Amino acid sequence: MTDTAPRPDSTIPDRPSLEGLEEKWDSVWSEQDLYAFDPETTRDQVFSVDTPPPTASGALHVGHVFGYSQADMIVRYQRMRGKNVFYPLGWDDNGLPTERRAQNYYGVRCDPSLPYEEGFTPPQEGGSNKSSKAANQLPISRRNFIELCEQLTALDEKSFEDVFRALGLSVDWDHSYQTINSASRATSQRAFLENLQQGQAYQSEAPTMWDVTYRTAVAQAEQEDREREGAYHRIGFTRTDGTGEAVFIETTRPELLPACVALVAHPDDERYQGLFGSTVTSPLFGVEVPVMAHPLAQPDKGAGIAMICTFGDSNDVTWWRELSLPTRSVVGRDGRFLPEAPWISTEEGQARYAELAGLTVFSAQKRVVEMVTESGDLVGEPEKVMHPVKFYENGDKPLEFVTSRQWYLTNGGRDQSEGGLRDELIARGAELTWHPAYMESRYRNWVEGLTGDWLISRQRFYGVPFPLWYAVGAEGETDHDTVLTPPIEALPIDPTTDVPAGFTESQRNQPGGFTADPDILDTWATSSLTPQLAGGWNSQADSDGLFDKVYPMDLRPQGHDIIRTWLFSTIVRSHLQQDSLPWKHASINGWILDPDRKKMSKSKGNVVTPIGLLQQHGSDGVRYWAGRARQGVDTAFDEGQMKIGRRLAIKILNASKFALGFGSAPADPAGRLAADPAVVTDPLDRALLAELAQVVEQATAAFDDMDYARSLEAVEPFFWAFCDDYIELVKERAHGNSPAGEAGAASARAALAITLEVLLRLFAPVVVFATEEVWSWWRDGSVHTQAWPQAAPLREAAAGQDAALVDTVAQAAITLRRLKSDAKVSQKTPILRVRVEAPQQALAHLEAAAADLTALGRIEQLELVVGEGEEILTRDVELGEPPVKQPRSQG
RNA sequence: GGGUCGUUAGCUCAGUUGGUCAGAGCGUCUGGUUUACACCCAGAAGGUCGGGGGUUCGAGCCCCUCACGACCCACCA
Repeated sequence: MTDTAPRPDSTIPDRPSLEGLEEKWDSVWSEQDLYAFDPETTRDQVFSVDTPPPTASGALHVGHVFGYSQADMIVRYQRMRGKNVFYPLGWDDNGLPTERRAQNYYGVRCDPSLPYEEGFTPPQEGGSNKSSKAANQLPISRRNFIELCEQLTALDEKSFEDVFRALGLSVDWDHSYQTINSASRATSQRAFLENLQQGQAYQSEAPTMWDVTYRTAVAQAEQEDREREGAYHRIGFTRTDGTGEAVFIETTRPELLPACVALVAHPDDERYQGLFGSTVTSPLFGVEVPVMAHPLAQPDKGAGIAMICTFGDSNDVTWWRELSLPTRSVVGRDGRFLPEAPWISTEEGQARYAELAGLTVFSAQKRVVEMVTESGDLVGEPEKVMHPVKFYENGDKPLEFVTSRQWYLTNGGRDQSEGGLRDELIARGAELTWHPAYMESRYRNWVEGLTGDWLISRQRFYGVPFPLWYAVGAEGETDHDTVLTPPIEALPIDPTTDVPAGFTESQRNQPGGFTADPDILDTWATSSLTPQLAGGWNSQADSDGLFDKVYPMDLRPQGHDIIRTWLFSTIVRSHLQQDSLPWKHASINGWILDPDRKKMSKSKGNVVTPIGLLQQHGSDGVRYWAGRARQGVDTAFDEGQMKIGRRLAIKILNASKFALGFGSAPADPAGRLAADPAVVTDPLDRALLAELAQVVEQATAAFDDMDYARSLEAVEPFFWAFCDDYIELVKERAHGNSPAGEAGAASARAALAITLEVLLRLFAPVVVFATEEVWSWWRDGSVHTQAWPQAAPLREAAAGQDAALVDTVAQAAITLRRLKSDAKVSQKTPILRVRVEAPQQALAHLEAAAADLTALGRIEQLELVVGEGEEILTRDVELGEPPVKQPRSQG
């Protein structure tokens, strides 16, 4: 980060252009390590960013470009404020998305039972992102599979980096990390082991939501509702009190009849008072089940009495637990009906169940409905209904409840006591500064709605393994209560190949030996540690104490869709591990919406590739679009805004070229135009600086609140007015063609130089390439490491001049231009005579700039008088002959 | 059912403690060869600020209510 490093030779081109600026400056910045973090530092000098590690699973989309650009603006501002910026960017390359992409790309699938194959070549490369049929995928060993995942993510990460560089992100690429690499695995495993030691991680055998396609448990945060068609089936159970009366229930899941363990109604429900405590038998299967009372049953729902099955939904789980009911599972981990249902005691019932065994849930439902129709237990026609069904967010079959042994991490979901973990985490959310502030409610909402702890084990292959083994008993049974852990120094480990202390490989899976935990950690269980991963928490000793210099971080930028996952889980981990918030600020960016206000669909998002956008509109143009959108607000995908941004960047080039072309007096020792406030004497020039001082204050206040959009909103109109009015007004004077002579020219040129220099810095966080290009024409170093401008020196240079003078004179200029526009003549047309009427105070301003106004309007006789109204008016206008049209000479 | 955000010119959006706040850009229209810029310049037209109440001397701005949209959560017999 040196300002004296050599820069490419830059002269002002005849026709400035944006073409090629991205490559040119990316390579210069990269060579000079312009964005490198300086390790010789203390925490108070640092601004550290916990950048989202993009999922390396294919392609970036416009949403990435949007969010990362916005964060980069905040970061660049902080850098210009003199902060030592720590801005790493990692890759999230572990987990299901990567697995799926590798399967499709290489045409393989993981089969852990197969042996490793040395020098394996996959059957294909570059397969489409569409799901291919499992039948067409070659089964390979877990290790071969992981190798392919690593190969593929390396490719993706390279292409992602190219996009981010082209976008002009001021990331320190020397500090990138991968969530799957060895250091990250060690960090993730260490954090888990420490959680285990603290009693924050525990295992439990319980019914959990299960994806039958991926055959893994999924956490609450990964579930979503989808509307699906279902139907209420009214089915009769038979009372066992000898009356033979039927009790009717309504269910959308008739296939779970064999799994019924009880009926339940509300304790106050008059209709069922006589039934509580009695039993009924289920249709088809003849299983006797009790009728019980529980306040969770809703009298107005369905028949008011529900069948409890283990397990149809979360209510079933609650009832099962609270009413101490038996477990009768019929759905297996593959989503098919289990072969046996031993609790069915009748021969007829067993015969019926035999028909269901092996069927998918879908087929079983069809068959059961046929059965109850035949038997007459189904009353009337099933009533169709659209209802929400729980899905894994990446899955396409409904989740089922399956009982399994899983690992959990405390997250407040089960500790709702006053001042308990949940309260502590809610307090953490309140402690965090949210941008925008209202996003905190999404966090609180989520934490308050948690129904259990965080399920962190996944029955998958590509990820961070649980660093655990279990003892194997004398009978060869796994003793889950005897957990064997490695020492911290040994991490990372893979329990399927590493051996616990005191054992040898030959004892693996043998009686009296050990067995590996086969599961991997939830992706979020590793990515929730990004501040620790990026900051080198686990390798403090050999990283110069980096962690203490960057943690807690200053900023977490991210989308609002992952507040419940990434943001929350990161707070959980930091709270448990470091007893602190992971960052001071969270900047939440919105979604990109289609022009029709729908969430940008995947297909469209892929058609519009980020790199194509950057090429078409220029990175500055695309950044501008992101920079105009406020934090947290969903934004229309609008190429119009990118075009405007591109236009702005081009304007910056052209206006700068012009402003620097009037001559180099006053000059600096190198002979370049100097931004010397001492020679700014003209009232108009001083007023310009006074106005600029206000703009600087507004932009600074906005950026201090991390509000890049508000800053841009202050700077941009000033810049356009500067171009359209101020430059036009002082053109002649700056050329030296004015009664004000050399002093007037020097004043204008210095004011132009000062303003330009300040404007370049104000625009630099957003329009990164064009500002750097202009800066290189006449200044040393990079604009991106200059100090953010201050208002005070500008105000001093303005010497008390009223900023309003600029607007007044601009108003007069517009009035004069309108004369010619209305007359439909060229702006070059001379005004032979005009009387301008203005209010008293405005008149003083106009008089001060009379010479500039005269030059602008080509006025031969200008009369300034006090008018009656508030407006500036022109009277007694006499226009001259328009200039003779001549073909434009091509220079 | 609960929560959050939004509804301002044809389009995309500003409008921060209620008092030039009815704005910007795009688009449209009318003009202009103005040696920084045709990836340009100048000018114009366009809105009873979602509906209805209320508070106030005064309300896009505060309160209530309704409608619509988006998202999150809950329910999902």
